[in-house]
Amino acid sequence: MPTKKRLADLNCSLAQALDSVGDWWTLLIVRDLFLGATRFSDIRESLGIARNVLATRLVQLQASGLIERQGTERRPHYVLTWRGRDLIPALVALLQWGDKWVAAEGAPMIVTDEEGRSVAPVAVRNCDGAAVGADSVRFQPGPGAHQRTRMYIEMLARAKKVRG
Amino acid sequence: MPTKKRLADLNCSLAQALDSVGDWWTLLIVRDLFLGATRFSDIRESLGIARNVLATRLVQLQASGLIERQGTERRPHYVLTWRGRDLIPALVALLQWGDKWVAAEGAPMIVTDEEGRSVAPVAVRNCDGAAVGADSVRFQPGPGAHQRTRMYIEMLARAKKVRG
DNA sequence: CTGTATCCTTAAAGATACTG
DNA sequence: CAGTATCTTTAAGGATACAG
Repeated sequence: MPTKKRLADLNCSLAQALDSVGDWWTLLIVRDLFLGATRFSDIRESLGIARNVLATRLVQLQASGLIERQGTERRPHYVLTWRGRDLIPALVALLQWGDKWVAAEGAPMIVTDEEGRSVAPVAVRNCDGAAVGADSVRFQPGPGAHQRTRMYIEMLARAKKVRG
Repeated sequence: MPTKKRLADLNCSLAQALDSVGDWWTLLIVRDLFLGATRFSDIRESLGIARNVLATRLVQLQASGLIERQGTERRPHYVLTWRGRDLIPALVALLQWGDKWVAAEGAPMIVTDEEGRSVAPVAVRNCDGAAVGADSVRFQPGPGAHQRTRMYIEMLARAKKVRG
């Protein structure tokens, strides 16, 4: 593709996040690090990813500040930074979505707390802790909204209101 | 790339979800549909995506059951199915991550409930509603885990415990 | 307006062999 | 073990022109 589109230009934090995370492989690597993998070879065998591809991704992940390379030069291990660990809500939400809508033979993995109790489905909640359903979610221009973004959001919200 | 790797083979619902969703563009299209966009041209101009690319994505989204095509043949609009709307927790989680870790000039968009009140940060919670921090999250083999998956998860969990 | 149909270009995945 | 260095292949984005 002739110069891949830079999602980062989109004035949208979702696009920023997607651009920063990189691609699907990256999230799966993050998953492995959450599982406790730290070695190049563990991740490689787990995902069946090519050596050079994994090496590239690990460098990108470091550059994005999602992981740190520790240990010796000859035998490094990789650990998530706080920035990387903070992806856990998104990661679990996607995993649960897959469980719910795609997984055929039951969930391959179950997410629990330290005591081994299953976690609840990740949900959007208001400040009182009440769930905000998909149909109740709204978007408004924030302080970082460009004029164009602001117009677009407001235009769509108006049209939506008219439709009911 | 010679026959792109099928993430769906990974026996992981995260991989399944990522495979089903498709790619970054797809999530941004879903975002637009959440904002209230329904027209081909609206999405196209909003994202700056090429016509043929958008057309392809919309077909894939229909095939995955995330959207439905409604209206007339000549002037269709696209709406999210429940399956698609159910991506909202993941989408908001990623958006919030972008706000927190990447957005430079403040949040471009704010997520609210129907009354316009900001939603809380999306978090993993246990059955009691208490937040489960990133360091407290654990993974266990589920009913759909292949033998290989089970071994891998348990091996890593053991190693993690030893490390402390 | 909502796409199809081409063509072009290139980023990037995979395989493989090799290195410290 | 943990990569690097090549090489080949091909999926796929962008542009543009055209169609219903």
